[in-house]
Amino acid sequence: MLSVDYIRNNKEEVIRVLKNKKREADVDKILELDRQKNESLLLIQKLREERNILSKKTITQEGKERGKKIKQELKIHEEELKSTEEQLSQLISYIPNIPLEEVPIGADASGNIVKHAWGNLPKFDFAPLSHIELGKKLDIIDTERGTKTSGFRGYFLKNQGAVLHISLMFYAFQKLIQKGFIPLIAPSIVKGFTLFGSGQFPWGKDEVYKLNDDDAYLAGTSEAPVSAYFSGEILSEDELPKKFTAFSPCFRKEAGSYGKDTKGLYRVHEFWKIEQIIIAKNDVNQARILHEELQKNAEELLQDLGLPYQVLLMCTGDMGEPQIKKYDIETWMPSRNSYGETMSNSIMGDFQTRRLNIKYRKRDGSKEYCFTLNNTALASPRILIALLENFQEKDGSVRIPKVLHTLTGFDKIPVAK
RNA sequence: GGAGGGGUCGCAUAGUGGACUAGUGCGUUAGUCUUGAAAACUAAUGUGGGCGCAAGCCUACCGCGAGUUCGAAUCUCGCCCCCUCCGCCA
Repeated sequence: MLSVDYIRNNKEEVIRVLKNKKREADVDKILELDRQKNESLLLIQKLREERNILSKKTITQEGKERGKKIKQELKIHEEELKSTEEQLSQLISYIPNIPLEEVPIGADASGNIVKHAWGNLPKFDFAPLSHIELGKKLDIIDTERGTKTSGFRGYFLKNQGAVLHISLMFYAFQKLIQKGFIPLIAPSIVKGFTLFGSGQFPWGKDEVYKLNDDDAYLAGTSEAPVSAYFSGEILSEDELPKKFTAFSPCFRKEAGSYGKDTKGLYRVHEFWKIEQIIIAKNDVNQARILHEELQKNAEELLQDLGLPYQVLLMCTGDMGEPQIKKYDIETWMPSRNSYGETMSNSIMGDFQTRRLNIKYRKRDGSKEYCFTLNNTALASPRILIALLENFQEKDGSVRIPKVLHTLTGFDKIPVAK
């Protein structure tokens, strides 16, 4: 969410960003509504002032008459104001955030820039199997019974697959805790304001499961509840940045991708994720540094696991509305013969905190909206694709990365009998 | 789910239709006193919005939303949350 002041003073820039991010909004209408809003507000304040003065005096018959008149007028103007404000905030909520200067301008994924890559791609002297085939052969993934019981894109993780999944989550969790992140088990059933606040709404409504209760949704990421953790609060500068690592199940409808990735564990409705979330002060340069820190954490995890990956700097056309800078990490997935997205690392600026009303008191006593950043640490089962496929042996067994051995209790998954 | 109690400016409390422009205590900040500290004293100390060069002025907010009234923290209705007990339950 941008402030009206910002939009007024940077109209040309806002229009340019709308174009670069491929969004539409009527900027002139916003400024006109804002003008109307102020006009009504002024009128209302004058009327209220008169009413307040009146009600402090001994009341006379004329006073009562005037009071009634004021009441009627106020009602009209207050309704007017309410409607103007609703229209205004509706329109503003669609204005995306302003990317940083280093973000490349581009229309779509082709405009993203590969920053660097790590690890050697595996060379197989046999025909490698996909994670789907491996999952069957090792009896660790059961998609048939998954779809039978859960529906399209359903799955069971089984045997060492189930253990591996939990071990990976816990490995990432522990690693971030050791780096000073505050561990959170976050709710997945969330109120609508958290989804609006994090910038999921109003755009991605089709992507979210709504429960039958009036105001309850299944979050697609713990970013929603954790970003809203401090909503309506004023923090102090000294306690920032606050770094959280949150674990939660994630639910996504994957609407509009019915034909895509229909097999296997790449695109599922239900998965689990360890997320990194930072609430920081309103400082772009500090945010850049924290962004790199989040990036390093995610890359370290992949390096610990020995999985080859590449890092992309996302262009304007391929980033979300709230983001001002974003890196994606893509991990090598042999069956796709390409890298597949496994982590996404973003600076949100004050976009979310304006919607969620999260401020901090500066040392000089003034108040300012916080900045937020977030990055995946590890999401499973998608990461299992890379793990199983990259570490498969000729006989179909799979090596387990060393860092996980104490958690899993095994160092390889043998072919099932 | 049922019964009862509660929600007031960081915390604790007062306030049951007009000076509430929300009192008091604690906390916090600044000052006075002190070699320093403590104590004491004095003052300041919520959030959003508008007007103004500024000092400042105005306005809204007492869990949330409607309503009654010339006037609502206070009365009415609906909702939310918390506490206690009962029921159910991992």
